[in-house]
Amino acid sequence: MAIGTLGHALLGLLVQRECTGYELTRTFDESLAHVWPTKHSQIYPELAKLQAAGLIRQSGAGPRGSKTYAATAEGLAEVRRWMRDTIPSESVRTERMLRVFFLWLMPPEEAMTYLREVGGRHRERLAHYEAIAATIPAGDPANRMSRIAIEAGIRFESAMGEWASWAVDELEKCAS
Amino acid sequence: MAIGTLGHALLGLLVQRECTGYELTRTFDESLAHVWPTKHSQIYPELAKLQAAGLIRQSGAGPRGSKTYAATAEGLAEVRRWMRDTIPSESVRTERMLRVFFLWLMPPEEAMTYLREVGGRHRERLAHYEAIAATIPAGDPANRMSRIAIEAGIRFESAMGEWASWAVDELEKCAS
DNA sequence: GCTTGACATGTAATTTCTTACATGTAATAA
DNA sequence: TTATTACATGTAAGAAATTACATGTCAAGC
Repeated sequence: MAIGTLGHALLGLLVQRECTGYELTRTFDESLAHVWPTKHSQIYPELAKLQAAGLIRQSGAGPRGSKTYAATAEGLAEVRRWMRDTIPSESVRTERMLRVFFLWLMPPEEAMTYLREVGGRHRERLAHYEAIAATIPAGDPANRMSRIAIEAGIRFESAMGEWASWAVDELEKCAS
Repeated sequence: MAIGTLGHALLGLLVQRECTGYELTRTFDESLAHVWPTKHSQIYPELAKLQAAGLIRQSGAGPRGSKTYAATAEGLAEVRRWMRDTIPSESVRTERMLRVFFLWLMPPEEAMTYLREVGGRHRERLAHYEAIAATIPAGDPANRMSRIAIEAGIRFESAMGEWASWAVDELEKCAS
């Protein structure tokens, strides 16, 4: 019963603070899902696995049958081992970008519509990330890593938004 | 037997030109795998599925038992339908970026080492994409879409490489 | 009292993806 | 001639991910 990427991510979150499965699900939905999408139907079985492996323990119980989990010392050691000793997969999977390879199959009009949509999404997310970044007090060492992570999102969305605009311009140049 | 993202990607490649499974595998490894990783063990069964669905046909046979496939008219219609009428999944999956969320668990030294590595990878790929871009004749309408796709890679790697350098600087500032 | 929505946790079925197994051909270089 | 590499195609087993099924609590507003 080896622990995978999702298990280590959950472990990392539970080292930071104890959480219920529901809270972990929301944390994923709000932030981690941008780089590692997952559903509650995967999280709950994974928590059971982590508990069976002694990497987390149930630290409490709340209303509506909620259970709070916390990482054990072994769990902390395991997530550190994962970070230090294992090589992350290089792979990136994004259907939006995949489709760009097949835009030539579409009439230029539709290709441009697609690229405008993609650009719009990137700009939306950019605004969202910038709003989050604005709430992180600058220069606070405790939030340094959060700021670094959100900055990656900002630069990514910014670059891709600009790329989409540039791509539309390229297509327009040729249309005229 | 519904066709998924991989099936449509194969279809898209086979519309462009007829290929063997081996050639499709290499095309993925060299370019599409950057946005949609896959293995030959997934490609061969998928080709059988596409053929059974009448979306591709075997158009020839070569040495060493190789089979060449081409998209049928239905296949072309299907890939166009997919591009026009279906909404691409928004999700992006990247373990490298996931790990950034857990860098705070590591000593600053190791976090910086990680970020330097990430930066190095991005710069490597940037150089690779720029080399490819240099081989595409500028202003050639036939290669317009290829140029647009590779530009996305260039901007992405460039932005992420700069982000990694910035992140290292941020951590160094606090260390001193 | 009733309805809606957020909270909360799970399982089941299916599909997709990865890793490993398995086999064989043709060309090239030592 | 023999070893290595690139070509070439598949299957099997297992892990991971998605979608659907399934149930129930608590609070707020009507």
